[in-house]
Amino acid sequence: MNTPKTKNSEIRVRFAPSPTGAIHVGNLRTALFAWLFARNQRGSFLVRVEDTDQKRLDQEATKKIFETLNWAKLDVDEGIFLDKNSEIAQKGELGPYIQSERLAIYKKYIQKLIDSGEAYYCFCSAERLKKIREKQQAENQPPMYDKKCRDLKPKEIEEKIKKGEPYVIRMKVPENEIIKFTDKVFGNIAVETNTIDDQVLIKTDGFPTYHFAVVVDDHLMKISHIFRGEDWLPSTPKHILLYKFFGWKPPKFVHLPNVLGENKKKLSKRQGDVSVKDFKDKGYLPTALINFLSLLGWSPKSDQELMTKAELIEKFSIAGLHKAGAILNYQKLDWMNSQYLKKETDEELLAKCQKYLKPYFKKNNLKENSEKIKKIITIEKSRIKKLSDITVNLDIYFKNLDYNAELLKWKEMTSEDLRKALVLVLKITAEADLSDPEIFQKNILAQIGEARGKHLWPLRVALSGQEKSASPFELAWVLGKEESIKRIKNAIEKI
RNA sequence: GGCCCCAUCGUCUAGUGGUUAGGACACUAGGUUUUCAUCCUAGCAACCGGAGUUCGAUUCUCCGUGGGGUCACCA
Repeated sequence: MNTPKTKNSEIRVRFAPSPTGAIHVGNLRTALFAWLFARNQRGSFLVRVEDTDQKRLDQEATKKIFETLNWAKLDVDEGIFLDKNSEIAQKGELGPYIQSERLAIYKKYIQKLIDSGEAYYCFCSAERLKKIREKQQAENQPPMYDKKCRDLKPKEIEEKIKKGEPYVIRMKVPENEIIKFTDKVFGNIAVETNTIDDQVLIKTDGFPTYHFAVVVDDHLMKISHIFRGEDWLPSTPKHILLYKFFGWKPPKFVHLPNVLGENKKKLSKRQGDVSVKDFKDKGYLPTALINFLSLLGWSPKSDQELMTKAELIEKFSIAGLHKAGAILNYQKLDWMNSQYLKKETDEELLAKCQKYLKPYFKKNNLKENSEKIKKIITIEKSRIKKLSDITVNLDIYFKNLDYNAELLKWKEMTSEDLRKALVLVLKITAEADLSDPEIFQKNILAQIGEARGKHLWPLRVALSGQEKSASPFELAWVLGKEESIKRIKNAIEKI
């Protein structure tokens, strides 16, 4: 599909989260693909809040969802969004965009189905349903409603309602038919209606179930493509049936392969930190996470893997989507994040690292050390995988060193060799210009000649106290002359 | 268990009725380097199995196997 030059009002996709908690990376990827498609096609990206489950409702969830969406910079054209004061707001002509505010609409449409005989009142108690379900399962039968209330007489129904008996409304699934539909990713799918349950459409509390609300809303909101997880594939025939009942044209279905954990199962909270916030808190950049997620179940069909948001928009197409579930590869995420980290300027990184640095500097003064920290960022940049890693090596720059004197020796050096080497590098350091690591390096190399390891290893250990660290030139640049000299003198004393 | 879906290196993936089956992460080795990281080079590593169609199947069809999803008054 080519990208239209102008706004395309035919293409309308939605992200429809349920406000029951923080969204995980699988949800974000679903939103991302819908968003990329909308942007690629110059269509609209809407957000609708599906809060029909009053029991699981989390008052804070909607805001949390938008914090994630905003962090990932997936902007909303229509529906729910967070306004300038970070309050939940709505925009668009086809609202309301919160399902709990659309009850009157569902009521109107369910009545049509009741009138046409395609939906019916069911007075069966939860206990009875549970019982038959258990029996069916014990007999290895697929658990299904036994259709007891399917043919209740209008009079009976009237009486029961009058008596105040609680009821639900179910869809009357026709018998012996085959429901066919085409999914943009999975292709043609056919299911026998006899295997489809008489799905509850309206619950006892008057709220619609997902299946009913999603069909009514997607139609009324003129959604052209439904992007959702593969796990919705089995219930799509029910939705097709509802579209048929109403005489509506179904949208295009784009079911996305699941994002899997390392156990090859659908990603869930039980598999560790999978909420987007966890990744954010660890210091993954949104640009990196988005790029990484885009490659899970989608390919630009080229060798390019590092892509900006603009490139993703340009290259995205449904044809690049594929069917098999994708296991999250955390190592590759780390690699990709480090690629993005390297592109940041030192100033940007310094700003982004603040929240990780703050706890470390509680007692000292973060501002006071900002110049030094900026230098640390410069030299640690190639060593960190994520922002939070910046604090791992901080001690060697700010605390007194504690190491074994043996560590100072390069290969088979004797103590006397070591002392001579340290005395020489002390003299060089004391006389040198440390304000530029490269100059210092040239300077020192010129004076030690071929005996590099013999001098540079002890110097580096003297300055870092570590077996592994940045180069002595960089360390000296960060530490400054006074501290560098002090550390070399300490090393000499240790011998 | 019923129904539905899926199947290329360990992982993410590209690909074609005839290819040395390509790339990336990870891993290994080498180079650069005082060490680590970065960077560069090289290497390792895959078409689930069986039939059929075909001159030829990784590719198409069927069966099997394996994996996953789903079967709520949750979404």
